[in-house]
Amino acid sequence: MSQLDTVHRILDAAEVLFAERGFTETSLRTITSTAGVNLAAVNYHFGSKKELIQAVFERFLTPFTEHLDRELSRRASADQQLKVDDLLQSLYQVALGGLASDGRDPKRFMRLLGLAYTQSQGHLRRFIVSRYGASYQRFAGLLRVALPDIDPVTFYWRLYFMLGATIFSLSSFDAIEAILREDFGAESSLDETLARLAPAAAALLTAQD
Amino acid sequence: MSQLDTVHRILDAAEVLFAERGFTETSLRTITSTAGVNLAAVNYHFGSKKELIQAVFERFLTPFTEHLDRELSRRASADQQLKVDDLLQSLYQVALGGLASDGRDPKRFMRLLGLAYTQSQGHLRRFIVSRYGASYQRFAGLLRVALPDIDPVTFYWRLYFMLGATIFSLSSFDAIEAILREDFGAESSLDETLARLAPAAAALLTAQD
DNA sequence: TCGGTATTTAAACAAGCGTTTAAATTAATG
DNA sequence: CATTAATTTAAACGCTTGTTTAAATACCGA
Repeated sequence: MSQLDTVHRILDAAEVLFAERGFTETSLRTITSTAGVNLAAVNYHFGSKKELIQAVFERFLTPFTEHLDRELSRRASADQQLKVDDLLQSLYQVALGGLASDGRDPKRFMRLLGLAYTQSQGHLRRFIVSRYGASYQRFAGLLRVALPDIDPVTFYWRLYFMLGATIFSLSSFDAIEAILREDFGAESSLDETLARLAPAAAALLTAQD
Repeated sequence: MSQLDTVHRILDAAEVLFAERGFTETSLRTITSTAGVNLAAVNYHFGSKKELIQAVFERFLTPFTEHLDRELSRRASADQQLKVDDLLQSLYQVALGGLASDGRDPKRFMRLLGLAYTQSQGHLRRFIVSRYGASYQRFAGLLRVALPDIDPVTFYWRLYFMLGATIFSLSSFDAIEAILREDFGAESSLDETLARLAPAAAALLTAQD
């Protein structure tokens, strides 16, 4: 088993287990035994549990933000000015397609994104802001341009409302889907849900108050 | 120090610390030393840490759902049929006023509510559903009646979108508020934010897709 | 094939966790 | 006031945690 294998296997196991149980509730022993590697491998290859958590996020946030940046540039060169719907479509399309193309579960990333927000983990928030803050600022800036009539404070609160609706519902996708399937017998796929979320989020952002 | 004092002090300390750090990250030793009581007091009075967590939620969810039930009944007897805006106003008004009247911080309850959703804690979810599920069902049912034209699956997804926007943004209220204060110099109070959230949530629920 | 580096391994470490125990103290009851 | 019950206390329990150590093994360029 080469080094790359070990690092890879640890990241794969950690990603799944963190998404399922959270960071504190997942021990290094669970991760390493799931990955089939020695306990000390995490500290050897990553340094600490904190750095492993950051590495898990780096592995999916870097492709995600790169995809998003490309998609935004592509749309920006096509259209004169990006509208709210364009921006939301870019965001959700990249969340769905850009990540799924790696062959990994996009729902899991939503769940991790939710955890990053809610399980305070100061180091993780700092890591994400310093590494991916620029992409976020770009998206927020474009959205601001598309909504010039709203006063700035209201705009930013609505941005957080929108992020809340997105992250919260998608990070609990499996649980919510199970409830609806039981009550209505109708299965909801992730892209159907995003197709429902997009117009609702647009309405939230553009509401008249 | 009487028994009531001890129980009270433990609940007060646990409530604050849980809201700040989450359940797993808060030890009984931190709670009891903050409360100024002996370590064994938690197990003596509550049985276990899990039951303490449930007791913390019971102490604010019981008054909350009672207030909400009363408020819904009051509005229902006044108006013929409750509209979306009425229902959202009831919800947010009770969240703000009904809890604040106890002299305790409503933001903290939002934070705990967010934790209840995100920090899986199976026992807590079961506890809340079994104890307060009826109130939730009543509110959801009234909202459903107020939005008869939306297909049921879309309606329920939008309900979760709305809950996500609410819980997520309010449970991070202090953090978001600090960012906006730094960027715009404008302070946001909780009731101002709820006044912003209400129309945005209504637009989300009533959107045409 | 040899020598040095990189990696894996099993074991141990100290620290923190929730919980239990039994004795000491306080409160309540007859 | 004496006795019983309720509560508080300090100490210890067994267990899990993240991390470190030093020896064993694998790998790789010369």
